[in-house]
Amino acid sequence: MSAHGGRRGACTILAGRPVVRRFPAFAQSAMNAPASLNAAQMEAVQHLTGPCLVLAGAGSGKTRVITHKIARLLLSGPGADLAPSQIAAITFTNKAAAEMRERAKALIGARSANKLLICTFHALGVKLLREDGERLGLKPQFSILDSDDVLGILREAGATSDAQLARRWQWTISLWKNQGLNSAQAEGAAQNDDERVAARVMARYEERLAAYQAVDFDDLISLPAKLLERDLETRSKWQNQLRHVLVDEYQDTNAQQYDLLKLLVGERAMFTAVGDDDQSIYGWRGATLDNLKRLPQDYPQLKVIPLEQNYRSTSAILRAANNVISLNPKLYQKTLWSDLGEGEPVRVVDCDNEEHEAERAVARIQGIRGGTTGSGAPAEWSDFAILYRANHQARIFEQALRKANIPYKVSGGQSFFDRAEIKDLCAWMRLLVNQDDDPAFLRAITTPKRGIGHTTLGALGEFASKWKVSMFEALFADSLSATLNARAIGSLHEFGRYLNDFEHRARHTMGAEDVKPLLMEWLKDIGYEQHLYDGEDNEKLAASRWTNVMDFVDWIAKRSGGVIDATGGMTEETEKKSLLDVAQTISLITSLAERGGDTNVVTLSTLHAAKGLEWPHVVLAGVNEGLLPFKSEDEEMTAARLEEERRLMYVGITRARLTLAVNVLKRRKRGREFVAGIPSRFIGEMKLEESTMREDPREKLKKLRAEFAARAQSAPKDAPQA
DNA sequence: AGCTTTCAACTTTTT
DNA sequence: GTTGAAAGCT
Repeated sequence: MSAHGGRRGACTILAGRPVVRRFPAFAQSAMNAPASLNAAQMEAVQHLTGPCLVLAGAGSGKTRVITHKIARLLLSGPGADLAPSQIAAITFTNKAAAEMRERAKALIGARSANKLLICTFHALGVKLLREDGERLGLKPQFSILDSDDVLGILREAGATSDAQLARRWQWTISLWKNQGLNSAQAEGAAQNDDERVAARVMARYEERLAAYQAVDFDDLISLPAKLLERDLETRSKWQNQLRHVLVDEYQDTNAQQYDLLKLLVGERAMFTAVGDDDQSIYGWRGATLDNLKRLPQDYPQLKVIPLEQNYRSTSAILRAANNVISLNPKLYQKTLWSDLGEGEPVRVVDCDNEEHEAERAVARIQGIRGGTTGSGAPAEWSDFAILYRANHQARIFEQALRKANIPYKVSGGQSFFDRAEIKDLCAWMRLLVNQDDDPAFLRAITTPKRGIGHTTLGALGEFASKWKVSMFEALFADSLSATLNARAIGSLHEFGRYLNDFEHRARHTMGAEDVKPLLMEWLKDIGYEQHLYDGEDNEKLAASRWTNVMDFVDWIAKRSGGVIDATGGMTEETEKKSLLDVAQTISLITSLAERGGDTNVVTLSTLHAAKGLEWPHVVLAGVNEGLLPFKSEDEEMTAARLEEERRLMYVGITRARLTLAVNVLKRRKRGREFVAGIPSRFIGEMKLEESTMREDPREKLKKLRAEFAARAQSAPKDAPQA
């Protein structure tokens, strides 16, 4: 969903503004489309008696369909008449889930919306495993490992210091798990020696996870699927609980998610899958379009409904998008159209090199922004996005924007939860929940340093694995004194006692106002602030780390509930949770989305991260052969790969509402020398008319400004949109 | 030999 | 801007 919808809506309400007329799309984006649904949307919402696949083209109002369908399911009728708790809406990101709930609130009220099960696939998996995972031998407080933990375990399991190699294992193992293979099956399927090694590492990895009572992200999908498949009782329980399941971004599901879904909906098959095969861009991480293909085969009664009206982009932009994507083989036929007018032609911008490209992009942004001032509402910085294939392309744009004093944000940078200091604290939180979580134990006991070194820990680890207990359990074992000196044992016991005490307090401290002091006390006890300043020469950096820590504390406190001062001064009483309760959910949440302040800035984003978003003005950067479509040295360009790259281009084009610039580099910097840049084949595939492509931009802008000014003056006030 | 410095390269990403 | 590798220095 767009970050602009709300403000644009306000803009429409403040009617009579020339900007509404000048850019018809402003009046009617997918976000604030008319109150009624169009025929196809209505059909999708009203189809309640069986499985439904909604092929939601870009900007066709898919979130509207999902939320309206939820509302419909709450009303009476066959297939409907459900309680909110019987409806599940599954997304891929926490952000999407949060937005979905907000939209649902607006439609059915907060009381009902809060009872809906709106969550990510992984959060659903956690819920299922916490409730019923014991049937798989998993204790309810199992730990969830993040990818760093996994990497660490793999390095150890494979006895390597080669991080690159471990990362390749991690990658391979994850793909195997996504396909539902265990280590034994993987070993059988292995194609070469590398894969055979990976499979053997995987076997040891599996053992460790079991010993740690820990699961990785892939397990959060595959274990629930396994459980539901094997255990009739659990399966019935969940199938009865969830009477209708809606899935967002269905094209991004992997094989395991398909199985999980199938088991969740059961024979009744009451589900609504919403997706777009043309926007499938995550094949490289296991998503498979087979899931779209299989749906009508597995569910012959499946109702397929394409949403083809686009409420986002002008016809010129949509035509370019359609032309590109039409070259891909089609799973389902659909052609997007819009009635938002022809709009400004898609512009191809030739650039000498990367620097020049950045300059031109900045100039373009300033030009468009300046061009609308005066007569109407000026374009905001947040109306612009620069999209690119690879993260490293952002840097040069950052420089140029900084130089021009234009505020910006880079989306998809390092996440708050990836920062070392936050991971340190998360390790403690995880250890509170599950003391057998050895990776968390190791991190917590060594951060900050407390005189327990690798010798002591090595001995402890050896002891633990010998007796098949966790390191924490080994802490207090009597026979430990055989291998360790009294001083080391004293330190270990001190740590163990502190953790036990902290756990006890965490269990009984509830609500934001009590949890925060507890956390502050804890940080003081372990000397964390001092640790940050000790470990960092740069004082400013240490200070910023400490600020992150404080953000983290506030964030946890807020989640522990009690009286919350919500936005707008309204106070809201929520259920109080103990620190331990909050700690249980931490691993799953990775973005601190609540940190605001970053409004009205230009967005820099990868094409992948831009999916689902929209901006009035979009610049696609570096649309060259080799970059988009991306070509790697050692992998050949298969048809499937090219098709996914083409979909990426399609996603990029369809982010734009009003204007779209496609940049081509004439020369690319490769190391120190320049190499010739070849325009991407996708440029030609857009089939833009020659005349509109290469017109002198300054002439064009002049013409446009004149046109806008004339229209702005002649437009009658408050006239409804044609 | 082990350390530092310089130089170049750099898919896409969520949970 | 960061990381990894290779060259150069002590």
